[in-house]
This record gives sequence, C-alpha cells and structure tokens, in this order.
Amino acid sequence: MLINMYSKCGSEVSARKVFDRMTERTLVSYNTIISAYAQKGDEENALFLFVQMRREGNNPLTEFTVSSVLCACASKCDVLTSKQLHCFSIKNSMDENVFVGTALLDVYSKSGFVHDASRVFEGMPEKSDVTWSSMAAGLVQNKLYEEALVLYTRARATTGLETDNKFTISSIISACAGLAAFIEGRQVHSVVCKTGFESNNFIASSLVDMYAKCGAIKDAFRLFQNIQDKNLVLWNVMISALAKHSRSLEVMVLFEKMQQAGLEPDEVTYISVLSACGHMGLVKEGRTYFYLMTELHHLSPNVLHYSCMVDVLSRAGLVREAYELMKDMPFDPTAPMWGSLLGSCRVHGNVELAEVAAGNLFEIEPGNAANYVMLSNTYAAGRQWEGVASTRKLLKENDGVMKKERGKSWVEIKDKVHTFMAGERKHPRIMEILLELDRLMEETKKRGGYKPDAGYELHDVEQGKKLELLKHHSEKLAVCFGLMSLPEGIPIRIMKNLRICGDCHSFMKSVSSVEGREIIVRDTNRFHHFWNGHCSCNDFW
DNA sequence: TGATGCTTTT
Repeated sequence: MLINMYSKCGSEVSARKVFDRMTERTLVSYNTIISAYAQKGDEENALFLFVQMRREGNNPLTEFTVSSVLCACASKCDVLTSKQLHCFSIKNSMDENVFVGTALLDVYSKSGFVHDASRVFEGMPEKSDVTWSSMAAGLVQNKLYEEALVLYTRARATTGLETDNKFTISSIISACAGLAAFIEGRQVHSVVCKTGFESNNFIASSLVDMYAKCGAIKDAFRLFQNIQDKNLVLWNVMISALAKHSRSLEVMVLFEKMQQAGLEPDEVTYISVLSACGHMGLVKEGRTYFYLMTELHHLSPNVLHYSCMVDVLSRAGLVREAYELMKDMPFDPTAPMWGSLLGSCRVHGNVELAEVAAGNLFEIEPGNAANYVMLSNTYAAGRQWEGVASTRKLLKENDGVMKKERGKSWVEIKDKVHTFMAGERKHPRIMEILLELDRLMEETKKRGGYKPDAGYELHDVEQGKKLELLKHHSEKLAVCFGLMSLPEGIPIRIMKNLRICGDCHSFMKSVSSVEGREIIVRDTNRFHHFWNGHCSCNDFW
C-alpha cells in the first residue's frame, strides 16, 4: 500500500525506498513496484526488477505482472521480450485476460507490428473500452486511418461499451486529420461537443490539427483561442499549423505569446518556427531563432533543425553557406537537405554545387526521377545543353529502377470522396470533367495569363504528349469537378499525394481569379490558398 | 494490497 501510495503521488524514489527496506517481499509488492516503473516509462528498472523477481523463485507469474511488464516493453518497443511473454501467456492460458491482451496489442502496434496487434485484438474473447481505444490508437499510429474509422463505427455499434471516451476520440480525430476528412472530422467534433471534452488538451490538440490539415485554418485558430489552459503540445500544434499555411507572422506572434503565457518552447516548437522561416525565405529571422534555440533555451538542434536551416539558407540563395553548414553539422546530410540545395541551385544558377547535390541524391534515392529532372533543368537554365542531354540519357538508362508514384488528388463533395488519378478516365462523369477542363484552359489562357509549361512533366516522352499528360494532372481534374459540383462561394479543397507542380500551381492561381473561387490545395509538404490570382505561399515552396 | 489506452515534428 505504501509503495502504491508513493508511486501514485509521483515519487517513485520513495516507493523504491519502501520496497528496498522490506525484509520480505510478496508477489504483490513486486507487481506494485514494477507497475510503478512501467507507468513512469522507466523500462530499465521495470525489466530489471522483473528479472530479479523471477530469480528469487517461488513467485508465480500472474496476469498482473505480465501486463505491467508488457507496458514497459511498449515504451521500449521491446518486441523480443513481448513475444516471450506472449508465448508464456498462451501456455498458461492468460492470453484471454483483457489486461494481458490489451497490453499485448499495444506493444505490437507501438513496435510497428500492427497486423499482429490486430490478430490479438480479433482473438480476444472479452474486450474492454481500453482494448478498443488501444486498437484505434494503434491503427492511427501506423497510418491505417481508414481502418481506424471502420473500427470506430464497429465499436459504436457494439452495445455495452463506453466508446466515446477521450482516448478513442482523440485517436479518431487524428485519423480524420490523416485523411484530411473534413466532413467526418466535423462529425466527430460534434460528438466532442456532446461529451463535453472540448477543453481537454489531448482532444483540443487533435481537433486543431485536424482542422488545419483539412485546410480550415480559421476553424483551427478559433478552436485554439477558446481553450483556457493550453499546454505545450497545443501551442505546438497551432504553431505548426500556421507554419504549414505560410502564416509566418502569426507563427512569430504565437511564439512570443506562448512564452508570455509561461511556457518554454521545445524542439518541436523550433522545428515549426524554423520551417516557417524557410517557407518564407526569412534568413535573418531563421538565424535568430537558431541562436535563441541553443543559447537561450539550451536545446540541442537535431537533424530536422539542421534540415530547416539548410532550407532557410539555400532558399535565400546562400547555397554556399548552406553547403558549408551541411559539412559542419554533427549529422550526415539527408536527402531533403540535398534536395533543398539542388532546388535552389537551379533557381540561383549554381551548376557546380548542383552537380554535387545531385550526385549525392542519385546515391541516396536512385529511384527518384525528380532529382534527374531538377539537375537537367539547372543545366538548361545555364544553357549548358550537353549537361541536359547527358542527364536525360542517365534518366533513360535508369528507367527500370525509377519509382514514379502516380499522382492522385481527392476532393470531398457532399458525403463522398472523389479520387482522381493522373490521366484518369474511370470517373463516371469524366466526359463532363474533360469538357470543363477544356473550357477552363481556354479561359485561363485568355484572361488569366496561364501558359502551360511542360518543363514540369517528368515523363520522358515527346513534347505534344507531355502537354497532354500535363493537362491531365490529377489536381486539374479535381478542381474541374469541384467547380462543377460545389455551389458558388464554397471553397474547393483538394488534397494531393505528391507535391504540386509548378504548372498546376500557376493554373490554380489563374483559375482562382478567372472563376472568382477560393481554392485550397494540400500537397505532401504544405498548404496553398489560391485567391484572386495569388497563392499564400507567394510562389515560394 | 497489484494491471492495459490519447494529441504535435523537415
């Protein structure tokens, strides 16, 4: 009882002292101290005491011990120990125990073995609300968002279950965020309102994140403002949301405000702040934040912070300095860093460094065709036609290993998600969509200043075919369908599986002015708000 | 007398 009291009050040191002074330890005293460590996330001590307990002999292994030790394994992602415990619990018919089963599926999904987790889940004869919420969280953590939503529906249909708890709901909202499912996300929000969890920081964080990832940054901000006691994660979520939406001024304001509210920024905060500087080309500010991070807040920059700084410098044209930073930093340069460097060598006409960057990229990601195209475009910008030819030849030679993920965009209309692949022909209304596309092409060329640019088409085919492929990029089809289906004044929200290309970007700008429509495109990197011929990213992405 | 679950990152 004393051990339990001390650990629940947060003093595991006192709990351990009591435990150590006991002249005789029972199974329960061991279980209590092990669970104390497991809950604290101190897997070292939990596992150590577990082994000691086994060595001391005549302590039978029970469901209590197994579930606690599994909890420790989960934070350590120790699959090997977990598998031994799994076998043990099957042999001793403990695997049907709710606590053991739930802990098992948790450790499997946290370690990335979500299918094993699922198998444990399906095999459990008795499931508690914790079992359901653990499974939901596991699916979300492994990016199986649709499966998570299906599970939630299943849970709600099961009688005698308290499904709508903080744990399940925050996971489900995060699944909606991952899918950018605006309509479903709002439905879950309404469940939140009914249950009264709105002020919970976990729920609020996932809601703010969900709205931001659906492109509804204003809804995200409104929600954020209404939370009374904001924790660090909630501030971080809001700041990263603003960064992705290119609201760099607001990022800086919130960065100050969170400190006025008495919270210290952490590594995550600085990633968002630095990435905002990169997006907007703010060198001076980027340098200042990097300095503040190390000198004022005593945080040691990780590889992601360096990646942001490389981006900050190279986008501003300081490619040489970016390169020096990559050589000096205590990490190996990553593909995104070389990519950022190569991209800005193209813009700023530095062929020499572009060759270095491309050489490294070809080694790290041999299957990425975009890198070859980028190098070729750099040569083209410097009118070095031999380079263009040799890079194109290299690309052709390696055609077999190139992984070109097919472009895919989707848009929600009423209660349905419409998906478009590049060159799509299967949509039931494809003929109307293509007619609308022809109309828009004419209009934007005539009144919107749009000029197709086949330089962005990565496939190695002749010019006429290139323009054809370019015209049928998935986001162009999606925006046509959006215009046909959504009433005037309703923004068109498009999600995309790749980065938006330069040609589609200028097309969207043009459509927004010609049609007087707000268009929001989420690509893999960030958001683009098109309005009146402009984009929120200021053509800087 | 003891056990399992949630949000943010280039």
